[in-house]
Amino acid sequence: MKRYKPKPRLYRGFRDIFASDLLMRQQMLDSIREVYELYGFAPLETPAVEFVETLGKFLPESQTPDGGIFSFQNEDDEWIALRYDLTASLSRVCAQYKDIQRPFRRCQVGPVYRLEKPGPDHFREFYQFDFDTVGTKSMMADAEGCCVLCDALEKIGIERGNYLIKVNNRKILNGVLETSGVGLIDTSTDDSRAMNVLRSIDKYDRIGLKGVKELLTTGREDASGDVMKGLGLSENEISPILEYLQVGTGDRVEVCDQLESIVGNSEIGMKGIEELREIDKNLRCLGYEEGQIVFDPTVVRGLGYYTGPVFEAVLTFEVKDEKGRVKSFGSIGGGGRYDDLVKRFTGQEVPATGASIGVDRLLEALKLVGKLEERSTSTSVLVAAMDKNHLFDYQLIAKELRSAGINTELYLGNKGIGGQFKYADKCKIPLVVVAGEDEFSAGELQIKDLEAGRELAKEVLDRETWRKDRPAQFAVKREDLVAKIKETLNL
RNA sequence: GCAGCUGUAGCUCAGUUGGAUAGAGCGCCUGACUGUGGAUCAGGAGGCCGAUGGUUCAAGUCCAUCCAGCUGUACCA
Repeated sequence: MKRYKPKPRLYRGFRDIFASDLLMRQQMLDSIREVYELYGFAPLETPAVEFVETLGKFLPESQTPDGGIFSFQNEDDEWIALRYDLTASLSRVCAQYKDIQRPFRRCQVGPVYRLEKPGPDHFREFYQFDFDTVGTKSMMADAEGCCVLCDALEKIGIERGNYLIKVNNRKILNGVLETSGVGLIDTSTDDSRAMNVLRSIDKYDRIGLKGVKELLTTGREDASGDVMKGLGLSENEISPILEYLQVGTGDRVEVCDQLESIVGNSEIGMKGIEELREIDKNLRCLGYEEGQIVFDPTVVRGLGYYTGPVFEAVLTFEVKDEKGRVKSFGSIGGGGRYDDLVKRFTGQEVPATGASIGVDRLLEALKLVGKLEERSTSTSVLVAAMDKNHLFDYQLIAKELRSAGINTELYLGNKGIGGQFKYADKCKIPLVVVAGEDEFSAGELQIKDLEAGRELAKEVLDRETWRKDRPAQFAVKREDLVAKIKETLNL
């Protein structure tokens, strides 16, 4: 009789994550959380599923959700979706629980979902680690956001100089748009001229000044032959934009001065520059240098909800991947000020600012840099089950080690002692405790240090010698077991 | 989404102008070695050649469509 057998397979853009990656991720998350909590951000957890209206992702003029999110209808025909970031849920929480004390400072880690084209380091389910302050207009909160990002990156082992926080202000971008005559940002429509100009500015680091100019005017054809039609701006309109792009990322005060000469006539632009100056004062007071945090007028970030300062964390070093190709990591996090997010629910203006670290991308980077201890298990000791007559003794040995806080596995398979060593070797368990009749009657146990043995095995020995010498193995008195194991593990 | 490239064993890949039972290395399993990882040696398992249709006496090989992956580009709240 034939039965239907499902093929084991993964849905596009999703993945299984095994112990070695998870153990590294955990190390990283612990470090980040430690920094967030140092600044007084309290943890929060919300569901992965929200109403689409909560996420604000209905398409304009239509009853259907944005195509970029995973959505479905419940039994009452309401649209439900997987969250695409943690900020929308935060604003819902702030609108829903009215007695929350403000400023509300929370951090949150969890998976988010986006229905986009997946790639090598680009999945449809990935982790973000956010921190936000809701209910403060103070630029100190925005400056603090940058500091938190710096501290967190350094805490996980990225040295100063290998990362950079790039800061800009949406108000200044608005100022340029106003000065050029393109008009202010209107977030209600996706296809306005202002939006498209911002998209072009965002590409500056990739396509350069010439490329941006082409996009703003006549259009551009890239190396693959793809054609993008231009926005058809006039010379007068593009000239302040091009001047703006060339300000660069020098001294923070100088950047502000230069920006002032370009957008000085725009009220909103001036406001943005004032905000940056205030952030700079804060950063200087705290000792955060230009090498860590710069003002970069070309930073745009997502188009959606930012209203003031925006920042982006990038890794500045390059690394070769397994195939020897140069890999550079772009943005590994970022954030900014969003003063209108809670307003959607309550009508009240609630100023807020915060940022987020892209956990998976950062993890990939750290793996290639070798900043994390790579382990395929957290188990330290395997108690070998050699003699069926002593199974309960093995249990008690394992229990004793566990009571001492040592991660211990009792071998539960059906292989002989040789197979058990092989198992420990493959699983990267560093120590094996072995005992048989001889040891029990002598009141002893054998400890084998597999990692030390691996080193010894590099000199080629014949089988007989290898077995007879029992490399990296020694006997201990039964009562010294825990102490000796701890010593060997450097605990 | 659009364009180009790729899809053969768990992994990395061979496979002639279309030609008979589809190969290698690594890994895996078994044994030499019933109380010791590695090295060595001997043996073994493992494949609807991404899927479906077509051309042909004959398809891993050619054509079409689909699926998946890679590269670029667009979008990325």
